[in-house]
Amino acid sequence: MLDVSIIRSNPEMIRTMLQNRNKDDDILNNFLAADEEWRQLTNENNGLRKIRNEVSMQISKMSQGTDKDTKIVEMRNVGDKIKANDARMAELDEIRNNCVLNIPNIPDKSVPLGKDSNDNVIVYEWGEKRKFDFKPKEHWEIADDLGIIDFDGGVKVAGSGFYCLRGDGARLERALINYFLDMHHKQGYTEIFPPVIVNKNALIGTGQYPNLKDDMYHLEKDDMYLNPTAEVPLTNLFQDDILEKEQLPIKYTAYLPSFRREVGKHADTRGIIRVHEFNKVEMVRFVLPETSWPALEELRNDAEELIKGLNLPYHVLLLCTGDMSFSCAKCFDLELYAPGKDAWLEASSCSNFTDFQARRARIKYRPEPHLKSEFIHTLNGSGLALPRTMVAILENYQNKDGTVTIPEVLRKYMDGQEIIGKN
RNA sequence: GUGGAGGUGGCCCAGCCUGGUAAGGCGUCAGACUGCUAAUCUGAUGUCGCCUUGCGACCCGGGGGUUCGAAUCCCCCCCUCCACGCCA
Repeated sequence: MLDVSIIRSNPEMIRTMLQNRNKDDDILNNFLAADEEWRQLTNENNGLRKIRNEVSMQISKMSQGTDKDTKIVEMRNVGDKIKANDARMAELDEIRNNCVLNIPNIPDKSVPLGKDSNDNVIVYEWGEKRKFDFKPKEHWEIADDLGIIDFDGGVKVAGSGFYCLRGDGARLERALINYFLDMHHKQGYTEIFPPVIVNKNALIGTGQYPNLKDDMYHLEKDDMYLNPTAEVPLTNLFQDDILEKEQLPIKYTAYLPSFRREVGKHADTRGIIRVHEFNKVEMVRFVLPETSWPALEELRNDAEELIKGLNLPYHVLLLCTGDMSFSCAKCFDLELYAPGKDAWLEASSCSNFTDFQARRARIKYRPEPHLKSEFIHTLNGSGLALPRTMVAILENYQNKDGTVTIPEVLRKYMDGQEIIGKN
């Protein structure tokens, strides 16, 4: 959420921003109109309330009589007028809120202008694509041959878009989760195990609600949602809090299953690249506003360290204005190379949200003990998404005989095992 | 799920029965005083709007209602704690 006073005083800047993000500016016009009327009514009601307060005070001191009765009738009318204005203001307020909640964050100046993913910029590349002396298979074929992913089982118990890990596949998943969390622990993150079900308020706080509401699983009876990313529960842990300056920066990490309905996106992906339920380890940072840009570089580095440890080729994209998600001021995507599919897979997204989420979730700090509290900055990065990391491992580490070599850093989590054979 | 107790500025807590400008304490900051610190005294310490050195309105978990006037009375909902029940 943007600061309302910035929208008021700088509407043209917001208009340009919306254009850069391929968004319509109706939302801005609606806001400005509703806000203008709201402020008028606010002033009118302030005046009326002042009168009512004063006269009510007089009434309390008057003795019974016609004067008193006249005043009471007068004030009854004033009260009705206030109530009518309030009703209109409630409507306007809802319009305003809806608009403000749907206006995306302002991209940082360093974000390239662009329309879509074609305009993203590769800012870093690491590792070499392996040269195969056989035709590398795609992950689903490898996994199926080895019996480490049971696609049919997932469909039986849940439905299309769900899968089941089996034997060494399940163990590899668990090894990856442990590896990621252990690395983050070394990087100074506090490990959290939050709830998997979150409420609407939390989703508003991080910006998934309302604009992604149709992509989430909604538990109607309780009006709760299945977690779409651990960013939601982690960031909202400090909802409504005023933090001490000395507490910052706070670095949290969590492993949590994540759920996406992925409506209409399903057609062309076979395997586990796009699924409804996947595991993910997430990092979230709560920082002083002046330190959020260096913190983004650190965060990105923390995620990259994991990939380097696994020795997987990857590159880093700086997303352009048109491709960046709603809450970000700046975002890097980390993409792993998958030789079987010959494609780059997004395994992590590292973003600085500046004060956008903090304002929505009301997370503040006090710059100095006697000064007014201000919004902190929040950042978040995946470290990493499990299925796509699994795909990259299977495809990069596959052997001619159909087995898969286990990356060295994971072996200690798998009793020293080096190879995944037929399960 | 049942019964009880609660939710009041950053924190604690009074006021509610009996409607009439939200009291007090702690913490923090500033000023005063004092060799320094401490103590003490004074002031500041929530949100919004506007004609922005200031003025005004709002704020007692959330939403409605009654009333000239609601923290206070009525209705609905949420959350926390305690006890009992059920349960992996």
